[in-house]
Amino acid sequence: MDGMVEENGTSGASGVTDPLASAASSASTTPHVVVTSIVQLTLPTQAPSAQVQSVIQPNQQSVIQTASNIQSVQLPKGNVILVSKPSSVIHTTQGTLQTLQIKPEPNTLVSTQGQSCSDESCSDDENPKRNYREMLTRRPSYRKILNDLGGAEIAVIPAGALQTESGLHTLAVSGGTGGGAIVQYATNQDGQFYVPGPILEDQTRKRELRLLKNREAARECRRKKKEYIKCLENRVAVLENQNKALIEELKSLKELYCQQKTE
DNA sequence: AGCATCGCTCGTCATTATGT
DNA sequence: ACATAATGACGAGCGATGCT
Repeated sequence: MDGMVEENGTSGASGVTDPLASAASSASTTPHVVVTSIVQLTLPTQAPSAQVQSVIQPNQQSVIQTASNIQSVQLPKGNVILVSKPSSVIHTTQGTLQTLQIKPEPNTLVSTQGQSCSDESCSDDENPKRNYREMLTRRPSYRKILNDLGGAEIAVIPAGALQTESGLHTLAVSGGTGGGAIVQYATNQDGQFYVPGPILEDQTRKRELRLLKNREAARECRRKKKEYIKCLENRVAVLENQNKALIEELKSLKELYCQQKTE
């Protein structure tokens, strides 16, 4: 079968897209890519294209939806059946029975327009290390633990302070992005600490740069998090639709069965 | 109008993850 | 091992809303 499999992430039945997927635009080299988006299947015959919305997960059966009628079916991965009969599990917008095979090779990638989705971002059970949900639960910070214990502000004792040949001390201070900072200081004749001007300037500049970078990183991080949450919400919507459709279909099949039985 | 509460955003810190 | 990026936690500020 040489039907083309095209992706169209901007149109479809419900308009539900997968924002999370866009985070993995580099997935073009990754096998077993997860796609949660609108997939446009262009049929080789005179039949027009059929738009289906898919929730395809690796190592699982596919669940496909069409645009015209939200109906669902589970098929072996890589196969799509398009049927025109009303009682069928999959409906095309129009046309006749079609069976499509979507590139069965194991390394096949079905990518969307910037909407492809890597294993690590969409199918999470495979790689728990990068599982965002798991990352949401983190052990409390040391500061919080100390606060819980009722501890006061802890002074940084220069236990690891080193004195250089120039008379400067180097002190690792906890705090700040990147696991703290290195602060250089000197001592005067009275043993009091002071930071020489140029060094202070340099440290201030470095700190400001670090804060700026972290500020931007935080913004980006929040944006991604929002995207991820939106993705989950969209997925819930799709799955709810599929569930509803399956329940309806089960109902009608039962009725059909009862009818035939009584005849 | 003044106050309390809530939800949201943002910057910063602390820590972990990742790249070199 | 070290540097940098990513991200959870926390607190401050601010506007919206409801109550008195």
